[in-house]
Amino acid sequence: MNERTQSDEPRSARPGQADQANSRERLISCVELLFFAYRDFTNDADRVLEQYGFGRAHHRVLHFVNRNPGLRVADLLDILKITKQSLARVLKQLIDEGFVAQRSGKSDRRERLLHLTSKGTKLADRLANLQIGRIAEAFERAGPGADEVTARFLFAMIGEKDRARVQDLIWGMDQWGTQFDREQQRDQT
Amino acid sequence: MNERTQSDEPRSARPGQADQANSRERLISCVELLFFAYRDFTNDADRVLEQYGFGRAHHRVLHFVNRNPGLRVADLLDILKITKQSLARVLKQLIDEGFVAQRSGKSDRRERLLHLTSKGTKLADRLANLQIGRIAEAFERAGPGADEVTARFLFAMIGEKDRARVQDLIWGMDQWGTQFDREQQRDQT
DNA sequence: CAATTAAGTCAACATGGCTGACGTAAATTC
DNA sequence: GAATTTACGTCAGCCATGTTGACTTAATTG
Repeated sequence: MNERTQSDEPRSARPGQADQANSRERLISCVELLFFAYRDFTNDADRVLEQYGFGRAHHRVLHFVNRNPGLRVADLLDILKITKQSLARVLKQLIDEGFVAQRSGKSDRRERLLHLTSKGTKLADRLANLQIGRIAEAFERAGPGADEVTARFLFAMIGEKDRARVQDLIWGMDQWGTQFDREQQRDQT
Repeated sequence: MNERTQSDEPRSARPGQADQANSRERLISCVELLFFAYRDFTNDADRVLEQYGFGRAHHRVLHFVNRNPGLRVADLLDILKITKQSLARVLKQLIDEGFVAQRSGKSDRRERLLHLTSKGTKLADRLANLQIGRIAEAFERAGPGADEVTARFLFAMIGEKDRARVQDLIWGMDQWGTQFDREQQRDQT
């Protein structure tokens, strides 16, 4: 514990130990920053949701159905990683209150394909704009290039087994895959 | 698998709009990445906590007390932004089971200064190492310089009013450069 | 001494996870 | 064509963790 107490210059005195300790401190800072960042990230949307009597769980459904119209219930379960019963509780409310609509799949009529109504789209977009606004501002404050680096970091934080699926979900379902090279996210180490 | 998404988005004719739409798409991707990253970030620790009958709330207390020995209850409430009653529930368990110890403040004996026992330290460090490990790996995969950029981004994501306090907590209160103990500072006359 | 402050506690409630069991309709397989 | 599997829904109850409101105790402070 006292390795560093004597040195005025922790970096140069004991290269190996000091760097290691310093790196650990930095990483712990990031743990805490991630906690605070996420805590505040959800704040804006939460306050809007409150006005509708909804919670964060409703938001997630609205978001992913908005982004992936025609999503099946099973797909949504896989994305959210919650149980059918947990999803049902919020999904039922969203359907009953006219934010989400279901259609039977035409090839497999057991499937209930999820869509947002115009009311649902409006709310989902409003919530998204709040989150986008905060993120955009943070990127500006973080300096040029922060968006790409951060996206790579966040992607790398995802559990290995899920990365491919998330990548498909995010960059595979719309048309802008050309601008953001998928290879960038691939294993590069 | 999923024959969904027949959305025909306006692959825009006007150049300015394309950039704007593209930027929006990127930002929404980041919203989703943040969700997935945070979800998986907490996963490793959660599984360990389960073995102790603890949850994420216990983890937060362990973490911040570990990082800031001598923390007052009021400070912890301010960090976690939860109510006294919510904190009490988990704090009581941690004290009863010998992970956290309290001492009365020397200058103000109403204060209960929080510390971890050796048992508590051991668990907190174990949990921290899991999270550090994942973050370190993610930084490597994200490429050089990702740590600094990401830290700046995460910091910028914090609500403006809290930034100063978080900065103090992270870079001022812990053992970055100088050994620094809150209790020592407050109690010295 | 009176008022304020730090902390603890009790009771009740909401949200959003979970498990287990069961139902129903449609698709698939034997 | 019957049996099985699949996709989805639903009921009932448990657990963790957040909330509000009211009240107590002890110590500090004006």
